[in-house]
Amino acid sequence: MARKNDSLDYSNIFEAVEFPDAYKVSYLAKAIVFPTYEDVRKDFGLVRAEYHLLLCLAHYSELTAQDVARITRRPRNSISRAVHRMLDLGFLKRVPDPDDARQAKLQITREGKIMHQKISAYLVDREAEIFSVLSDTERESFRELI
Amino acid sequence: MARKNDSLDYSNIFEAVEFPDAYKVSYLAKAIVFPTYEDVRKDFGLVRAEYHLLLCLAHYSELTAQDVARITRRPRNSISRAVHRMLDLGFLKRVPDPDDARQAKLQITREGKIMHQKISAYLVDREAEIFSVLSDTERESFRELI
DNA sequence: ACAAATTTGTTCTATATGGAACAATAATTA
DNA sequence: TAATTATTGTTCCATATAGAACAAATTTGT
Repeated sequence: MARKNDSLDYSNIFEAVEFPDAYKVSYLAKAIVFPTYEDVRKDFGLVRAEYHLLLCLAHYSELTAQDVARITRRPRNSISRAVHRMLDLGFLKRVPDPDDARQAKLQITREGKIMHQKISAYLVDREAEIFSVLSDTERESFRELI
Repeated sequence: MARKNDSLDYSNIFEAVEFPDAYKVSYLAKAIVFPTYEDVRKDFGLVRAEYHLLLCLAHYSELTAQDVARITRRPRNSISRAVHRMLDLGFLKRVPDPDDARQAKLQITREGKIMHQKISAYLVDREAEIFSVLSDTERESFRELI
């Protein structure tokens, strides 16, 4: 006997749901963003907060943990954990702030940069793949919208 | 002394990042989707898998746990847990499938429908708020794109 | 100058979540 | 028909993550 559910169509919920636009954003997020973090974790061994840290410090030469928490909108304790792990891994260095003993400035190391470039290359490919379903003009309007 | 970071501009990372489109999708997800689940959890006491269950069964009259897992792309054990909790809460009922003793058909109850409507109303408002920054034509092209 | 409030980074704790393994049942293949 | 394979729902376990509370340092207000 064939599988009973082969022909079950799950897609009509996209239209039937009461908040279709938000639902689609949510669906996109689930289909794109989550698996991406998952892959970064599996392939590069960094969890979300750790990768965020790397990304932030690859683009800002010097940040405090609090800065990163604000940029990424994540709680400070998550960032704190991530900082320690990234220090252990040698991807970050931390220098105490002489003007404020509470905080420390974080910087990315050479190793951190290399790791960042690896992950970036992977994500660039992934982005290209995902957006390849859009034409150039579609992609253009997507950019404008967002 | 004023706060040192008052004027720190975090937004240039949007342009500087190597995969700007994917990053923006990710940012949107973080800014919209996550807080939404968070609010549903706080205000209505349902975690993500539980709300997914409600949403699915509000739109399909009868589904197995496996169906829901497929629709929502979540692992079966998460759905399983959610089913039990929703049964306890009286939002779901479960009837064994006479044709297949492994599975059971799930249906939403009256109480479940009421809860679903409450949450839906909230999410509809939220959607309206979020998308109010777009003009009608912008919103139209957003719909087509997605 | 001094008390009160705020900020930073941390630890402790609770919980949401996913992966692996499992028993029961059903489907497939030999 | 018998043996193998697949599917469903579940439990167990590991882990990522958020919230609360905390100490140390700094800023604010009187």
